[in-house]
Amino acid sequence: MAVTIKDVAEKVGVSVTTVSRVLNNRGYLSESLKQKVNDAMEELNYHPSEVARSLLRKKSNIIGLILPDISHPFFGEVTKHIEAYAYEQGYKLMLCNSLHHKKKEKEYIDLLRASRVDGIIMGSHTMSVNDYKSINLPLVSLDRQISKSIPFIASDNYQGGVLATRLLLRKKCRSIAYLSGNLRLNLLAKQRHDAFLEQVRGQDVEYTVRQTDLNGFKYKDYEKLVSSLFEERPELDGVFASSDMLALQVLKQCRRLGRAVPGQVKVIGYDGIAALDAEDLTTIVQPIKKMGELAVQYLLQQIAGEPVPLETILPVRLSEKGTT
Amino acid sequence: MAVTIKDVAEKVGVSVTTVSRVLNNRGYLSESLKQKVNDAMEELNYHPSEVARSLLRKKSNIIGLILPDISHPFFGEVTKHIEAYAYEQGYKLMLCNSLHHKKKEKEYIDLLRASRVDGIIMGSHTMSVNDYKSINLPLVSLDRQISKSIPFIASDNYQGGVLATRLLLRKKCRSIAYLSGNLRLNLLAKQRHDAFLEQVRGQDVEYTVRQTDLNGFKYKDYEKLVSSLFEERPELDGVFASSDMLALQVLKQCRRLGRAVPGQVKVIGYDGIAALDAEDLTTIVQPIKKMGELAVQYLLQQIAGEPVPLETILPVRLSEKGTT
DNA sequence: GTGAAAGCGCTAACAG
DNA sequence: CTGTTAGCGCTTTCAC
Repeated sequence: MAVTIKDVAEKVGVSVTTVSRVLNNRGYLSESLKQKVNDAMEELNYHPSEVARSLLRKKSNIIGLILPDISHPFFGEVTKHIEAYAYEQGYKLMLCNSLHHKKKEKEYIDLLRASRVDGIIMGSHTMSVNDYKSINLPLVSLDRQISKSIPFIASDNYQGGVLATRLLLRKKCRSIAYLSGNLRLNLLAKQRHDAFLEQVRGQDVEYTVRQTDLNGFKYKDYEKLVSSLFEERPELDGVFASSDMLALQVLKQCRRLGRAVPGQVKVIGYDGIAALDAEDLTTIVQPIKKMGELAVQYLLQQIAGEPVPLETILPVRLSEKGTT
Repeated sequence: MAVTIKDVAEKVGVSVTTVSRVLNNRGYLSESLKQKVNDAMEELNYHPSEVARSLLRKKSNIIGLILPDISHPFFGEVTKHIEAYAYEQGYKLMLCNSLHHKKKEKEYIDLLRASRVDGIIMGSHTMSVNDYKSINLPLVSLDRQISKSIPFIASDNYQGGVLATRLLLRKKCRSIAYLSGNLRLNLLAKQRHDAFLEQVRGQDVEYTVRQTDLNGFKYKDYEKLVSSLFEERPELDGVFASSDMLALQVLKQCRRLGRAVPGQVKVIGYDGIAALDAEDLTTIVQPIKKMGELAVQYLLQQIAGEPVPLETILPVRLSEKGTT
């Protein structure tokens, strides 16, 4: 990238200001001059440096996205929509996987700040509330409420929990398990758990709750969790898995143990991941696209100094397919 | 980000040069001075601007990653490993989804160039060879050979095709279909197709080849493709799907049509996506982690001016599970 | 050991 | 309509 605005200016025999002007289409320049400058830029294969511009404008047009793990299909899908919307609005995306590691998340936040990103979407959070408040950059959190002052986007986890549990009850399940990621992660997803408990209590059913440990998305851990569940509760006839990925593990165990689905065991997942469309899995569908787009929109509004709602809760819906 | 190196310098009562020196740990400074400067930086919550540094050093420590679609689990998984390795090496990742759109891909390349990324990993390509050659930036392509002069990383697609086809033949399939994304996309994945044909020809079996249209990963399209296949070829007893996602659609149709798997129809996929571990799907496993890491490594080597191999082909392996 | 000055590539006053 | 100048935040000669 040796070629700078100065090279273009020299080639045409004008000042850099003039070149800058045609670049930004400011002020009045004769058509012929514009033409000459544009030709020179083309010829030299000149591309203005966003780095220099960022320095000057104090604005990078980059947003940071921090996730636990992009390879998890839910995050892959939401990221796709975040990217698409950000791109439309002229923003680039810097992708950061925290892997639920506090240290890595912290380092990434420092990196993003150093890179002068204009804002950050948090799809992961492992630090303390005050750490986030001191980031001092426009922020939106996805699926988690970090503090009252940081806007978040989520879907209606409570309602999702109600819908899923009621379906299993309606289908006459008598022994139901709720399976989830770690509840201490302090996600809004915990409300699914709360809803489950409220629906199930006082009903004439057995129930149990199982959660993974804190290490994030290890499919092998999921597997162990599920297999021990079936060992301890052989009479199980309903499972509410708080993610589609977990639900797949349940289906796998059922195949392995020869439990018919939905005949002997009914299974409902959560998320409504598009890539799992072929699965025939009953699930609670989150409006993933909308969530991603709103996250970007509210972030850009903050960047523009406009107010944004602090709490955004979008509706979910039940998609009943072959596993119930 | 109002606080700059100048603020720190003023607070301590030294020149910006001195602050810069402790920042970069250059030259000899007294311990007490270092201490004072560090304290001041902490107190002011100062974070040096990577933007200013990039401008000066002509190096951003950012690499661009262009993919068709991050929500496709294969790309999600490879991206996870690319990110992890890049992070270790001190590089950040700018994520770009082309959605197989030529225009978007071109715009993204210009954006990346303007952002002065140090190199680009191409996991998508829709433009002409010369367009890529003129990018004039360190480049590595993933799973595609753009030109002889651009290094690529791939797994052994031909061998994968052989392994998959032979397995179906060994299992006594008499009517076999090969299913793939669009073969005109000019991917190395086409070699799976070539291998299929070579293995199947001259054998006493029927075979057919089906491909999706160019529009990328539309799961609904996959579904149509598969359902029309079974309509036209009711006697089908073996399917080699060139991605795990396609294989899932095949399994879905089999469930729908009441075809037993593997009893009546045997199905083998391709990719070995970790997120689909629960699927019990026989598949050809690509070394996704290694592919991602090598892509980054070879890119960084180019950035450092070191030579890299132009062709890297990694071995695949057969993972036989319940669908064959 | 430390500072002054120049410059990375660009834009924005301010003149003319 | 176009050019001169200053400066964004930082590093790096080159002096002292």
